[in-house]
Amino acid sequence: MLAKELDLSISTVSKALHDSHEISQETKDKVQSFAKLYHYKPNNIALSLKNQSTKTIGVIIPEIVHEFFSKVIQGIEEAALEKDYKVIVSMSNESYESEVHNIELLNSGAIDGFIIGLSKETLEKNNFEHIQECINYNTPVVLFDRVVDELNADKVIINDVESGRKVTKHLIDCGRKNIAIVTTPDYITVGKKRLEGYLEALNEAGIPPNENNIIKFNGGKSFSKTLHQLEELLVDFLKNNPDIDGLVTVNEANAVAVLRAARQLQIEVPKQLSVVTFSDGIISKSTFPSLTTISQQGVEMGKQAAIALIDSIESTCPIKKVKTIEIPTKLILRESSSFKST
Amino acid sequence: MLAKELDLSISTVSKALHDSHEISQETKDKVQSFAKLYHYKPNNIALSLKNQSTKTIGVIIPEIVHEFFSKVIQGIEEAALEKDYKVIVSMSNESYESEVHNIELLNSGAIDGFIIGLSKETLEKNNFEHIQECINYNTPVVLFDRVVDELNADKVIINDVESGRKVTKHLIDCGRKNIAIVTTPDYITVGKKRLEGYLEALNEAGIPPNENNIIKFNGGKSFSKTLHQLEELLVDFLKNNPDIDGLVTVNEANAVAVLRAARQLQIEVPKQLSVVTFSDGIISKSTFPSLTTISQQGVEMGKQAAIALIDSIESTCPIKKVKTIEIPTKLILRESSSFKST
DNA sequence: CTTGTAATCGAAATCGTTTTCGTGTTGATA
DNA sequence: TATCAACACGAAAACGATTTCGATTACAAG
Repeated sequence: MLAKELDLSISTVSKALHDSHEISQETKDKVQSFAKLYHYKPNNIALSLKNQSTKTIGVIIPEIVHEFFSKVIQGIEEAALEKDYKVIVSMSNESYESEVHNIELLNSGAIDGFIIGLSKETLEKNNFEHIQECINYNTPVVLFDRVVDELNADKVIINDVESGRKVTKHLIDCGRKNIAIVTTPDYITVGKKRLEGYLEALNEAGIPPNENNIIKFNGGKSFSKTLHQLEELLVDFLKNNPDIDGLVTVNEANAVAVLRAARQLQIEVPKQLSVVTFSDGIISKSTFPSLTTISQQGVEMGKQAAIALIDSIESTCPIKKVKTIEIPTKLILRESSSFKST
Repeated sequence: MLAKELDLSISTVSKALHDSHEISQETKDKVQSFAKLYHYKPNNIALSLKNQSTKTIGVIIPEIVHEFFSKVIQGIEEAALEKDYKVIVSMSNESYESEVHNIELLNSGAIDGFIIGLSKETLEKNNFEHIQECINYNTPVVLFDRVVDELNADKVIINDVESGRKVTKHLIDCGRKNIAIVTTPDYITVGKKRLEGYLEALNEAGIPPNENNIIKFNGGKSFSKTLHQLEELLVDFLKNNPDIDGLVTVNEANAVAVLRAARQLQIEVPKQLSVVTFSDGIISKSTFPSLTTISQQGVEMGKQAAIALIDSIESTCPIKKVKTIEIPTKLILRESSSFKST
């Protein structure tokens, strides 16, 4: 508060700016108009130091060039803005090491709490010490999407089991009997759970599950390459299993691979093969046929995560109970699924 | 540096942690091992206050759920991480007011400099006082993608005119004679410039431009709605102009609308109508036919912007010359364009 | 024995703000 | 006239770190 040294002390100026009753109206007016004139803005760093609170939340996501994650960030931003919080974003690039490094970088006064989407490698390694440490040292943490039960933190998820069930049941309702699924390896929680839902739906319909119809595929970093690999894999699969009439994919990219493979084999979608997927993103709307999908409500997820985190940050209560928030999903009907005409 | 009070003073501990020569090896070892044991991390806020530098860069983008912008952020993150900078992201939602508000929020000690992609509304209003003020008060600013010449800041852009020319020339080389363009209103700089390039290419090829073949369309916030509106508009246009054999679109979403409209009218792409677009994103790869496009190198753009900004931040020289960095683009050939067989 | 010089360490200023507590002035009241 | 309250303002601590400068000790050299 440098230049304010016209004739008043630092404390007087501070009080004047805060409309303190201790200061005469005359002085207040003088200081305030002067502040406006010189575009005075209090230094947030100094405030942070004084208040022991930065009013910023740190977000760690696996990647940002990914519609779902960017939607989550949007939700976080929206909720944060409303409570006058800033958002600092860091990407782990699906790497355990980056995740740890970024968390350490931020967790030294820069932020008041974390919202974290765990990286694939972290889940694979099954090592969550870095998260546990945050929790132990009283930095509030909210996990979203990819969560692990053993961590004592708030969690925001969609009900993946239920969604997997819902989307599979839709295919069954369409008269499909031989339904395959393209999912992820088990260490990706969401893939595993959606698979569970798929199995549940089959079970409820009295359709015996078939190991061969479960394809576990882990995409690489490059969209095109991943697409191509999976496409070839699926061409083989569909060629060897011509009776498949329904296919669940666990994300949009995989669904595109399915559409490509089907086109190669001149299999008509949705007539011969109905396809459903997850994530109501740009791809689902842009492909032909457009994709029947489960909307994951990324924005809503981000909002809820931010609200939960800010609650934790501002809560004075030392003992806190962790909660798990479930975001409802919606089945969005498009062109890639239809009733099977026999 | 609270708990360090075992027997030493604050200053001694600080020096010991920094391996000062003033401190005996014995003491240094003691302090350092103690620090490790207690997971001591210096408080970044205090450091920022002392050093008058936050090692954080503020990024203002119009929206985050947008592949190009998220790629730019990724590039910024990558370059920032390398120089130990943090990144704080803020979205303007294409709103002037949000842009101003977010800049003000951050520009009070929270960041050392800005990387800004201007909002549509700001460009429309043609009001850049808030940016000028940053520059005046010596907060370094780098503009990217959507820039304005009158601002005395570093700029990172792609050569939109040249790219527009390149992509149009490709259609001409494919033997297309009646080439239309779907672009934005003129206040969106990139759309305006790409249109210029389009006109240049036509001119070079001796093809007289046709006002009717220039469609200026401004999308709304909703992808689906925008898509639908433009699709209808294009159905009309293509029906009334059956001789159109080439079409340039200025972004991927518009290209999807073109593909849809063509399908409605049973116009074959690329045979009857070749389509080219901008942004080598997920959509270009996912549509059928996949889209010939100009790669905008978002990641590279972000990197260069971050490097330029950090240069400015760390430069001690009071007089700085602004520079404009041009990121080269590449034409990526896919299925939506082909030579016209007569 | 005095003085000089490393070698170690601590006190205090600094960054910009808020806040507690004190201080001085004014005017009214006893 | 002396006392007291109300009013207006300032001094200084605090937040957590670095850093300059000074202080102390011990030991060697003169």
